[in-house]
Amino acid sequence: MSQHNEDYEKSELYRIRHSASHVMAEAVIEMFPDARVAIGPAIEDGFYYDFDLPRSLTPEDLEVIENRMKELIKSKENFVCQEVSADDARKLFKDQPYKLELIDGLEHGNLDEDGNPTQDKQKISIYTSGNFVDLCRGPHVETTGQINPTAIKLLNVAGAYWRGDEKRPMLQRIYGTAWESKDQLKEYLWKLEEAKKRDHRKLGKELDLFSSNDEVGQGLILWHPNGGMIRYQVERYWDEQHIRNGYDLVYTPHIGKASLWETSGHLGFYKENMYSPIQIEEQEYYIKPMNCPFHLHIYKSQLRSYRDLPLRFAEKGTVYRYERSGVLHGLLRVRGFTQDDAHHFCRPDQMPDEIDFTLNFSMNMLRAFGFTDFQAYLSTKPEKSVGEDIMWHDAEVALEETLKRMGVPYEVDAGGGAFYGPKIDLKVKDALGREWQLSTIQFDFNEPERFDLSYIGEDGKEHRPYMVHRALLGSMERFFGVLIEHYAGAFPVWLSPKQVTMIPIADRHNDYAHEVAARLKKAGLRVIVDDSSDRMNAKIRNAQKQKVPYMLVIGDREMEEGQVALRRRSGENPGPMSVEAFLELALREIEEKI
RNA sequence: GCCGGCGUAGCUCAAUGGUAGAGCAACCGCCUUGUAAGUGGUAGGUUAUGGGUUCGAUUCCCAUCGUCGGCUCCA
Repeated sequence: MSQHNEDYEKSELYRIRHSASHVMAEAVIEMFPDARVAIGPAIEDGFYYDFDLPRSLTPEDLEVIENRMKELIKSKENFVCQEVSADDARKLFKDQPYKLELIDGLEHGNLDEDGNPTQDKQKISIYTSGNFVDLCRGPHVETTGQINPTAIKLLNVAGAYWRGDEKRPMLQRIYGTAWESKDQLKEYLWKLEEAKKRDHRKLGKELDLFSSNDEVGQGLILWHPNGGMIRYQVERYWDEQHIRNGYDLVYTPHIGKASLWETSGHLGFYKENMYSPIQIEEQEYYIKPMNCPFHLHIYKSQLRSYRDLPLRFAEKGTVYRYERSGVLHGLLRVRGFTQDDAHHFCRPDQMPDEIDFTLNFSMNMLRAFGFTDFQAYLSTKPEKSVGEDIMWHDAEVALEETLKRMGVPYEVDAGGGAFYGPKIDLKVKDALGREWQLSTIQFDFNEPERFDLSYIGEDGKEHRPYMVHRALLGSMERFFGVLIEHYAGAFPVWLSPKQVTMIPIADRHNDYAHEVAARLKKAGLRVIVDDSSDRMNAKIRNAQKQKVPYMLVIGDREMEEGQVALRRRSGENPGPMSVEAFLELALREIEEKI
């Protein structure tokens, strides 16, 4: 657990939220005396409580519950903590099966509230506030009076499995938020509103970037011309950077024979995510869920010398994975996507440098897209794994040393690695401070073995190379979604699908506007001329709504002087300048990726 | 997949158990305009799809598809 989380759990705000969840439970039980209660912790930005209720809750119910909560808070109920024996607790909660299950876990001293194993035998404590008694380890505020009734709000109801297990009952979870002051609540709600405005699904429609379609199928993305241009620019930059940094670009097919996926192990451990096979002349082929087996075969296509290493094969490889319908989400979770994938093959002695390089390259790539705040997660050897301990150890050390050298803040997820190797996941913070996981750098001790990879060492003998799998942007789809939200659709000039809108004031300016547009296009700018019969004001409004970075207004004055009048989408209005001056300005800003 | 909500014109949204309406966009005109919507008109819907209840369904019920908020899972 991170320092950040520990601090939060000790904070006043944490106690307020945790207490608010109890008050909410009290209000819900008043409304539904037969309610069965599960758990109700404080979470980031708020709290929730899970209930088993006789009927589904409606938004109106939430309003009633919230109002009742405010009354309960005003009555200043005290939170009283009491330690009890397991048997007493069982008597107290005899009608509450979820609580009884929790008590069993606590009594046997190996499961905490969330069902996670713990070392210590747990004490059993209950908290009483008003008419509500809850099995709870606290901490709470002393009295509900410490909760600010103007700083709480119930947000939504959602289904949640008991203990997160889909085989167990589905409960109703009410989410709420609580703060110390009304202003903090307001600020939080503003942030939620702002996030809604930036939602890539909304902007995707408004800016005509992408869509999906019933008839095409869920989770399959259609990139429209505007989105396509952005993708092209991202990919072009990506290609250049990879070529400059020692990568070889490779291309591989979308399907491969069943035996390939048997060798790679995917049919063993990844089959649930793969689509049904296609029959081709008595042979079964699978659509690829990953690119690695193909890259491994490129490696194997010739005898490799230790002098050849490291080798880096990069591909924007399109893969298809079965995802359960309920998890699909805009561009962020889809069924067909293009990974910006690469596989590195290196000698053991090159490994630390190779990790340094990869992390550094990854962060540089992301910085070009305006992401400067990184948080890393190091996942280490799980219980079930393949590969020798020494390899795991060396790789984990190398990963951690790299993080330290680079000064990237990181958390260790002990035992959180895949069975085939440890990894670093890199998250970036966007303009609203939200974290998104993009890059992943993973060791693979499985496939080199399965494909029997080797290189000839200095000693003339065969050796097994280390293999690292990495994606920097993650996938083009997810990255695009994050980019849209990060920039709120106002992409920097180099990425903007349309960079310039020419705005002739009257019809007599159209020809000149087209002439200038032709010059700008020749210089590489993406320009459109709005020669519609709209008035200038309407043209500006349309260009603003499309978040076009430069608007060039053309009237009599500009035409006579051979100039253009620049207006930026920021509202800034530098005014008339020569076409050359504008061109210079625009090209400079494109170069600087502003 | 599961729990709950939603699906009406290209978009945003009204309305009703008795032949569906607005704004924007589109199209055709008029206006020729100086930094965020000039103006008149025209056209556009088997109310997601398939069943059922009903004299009558877009409205009520069921299923399917899609979508939204979550759970679980993940690039």
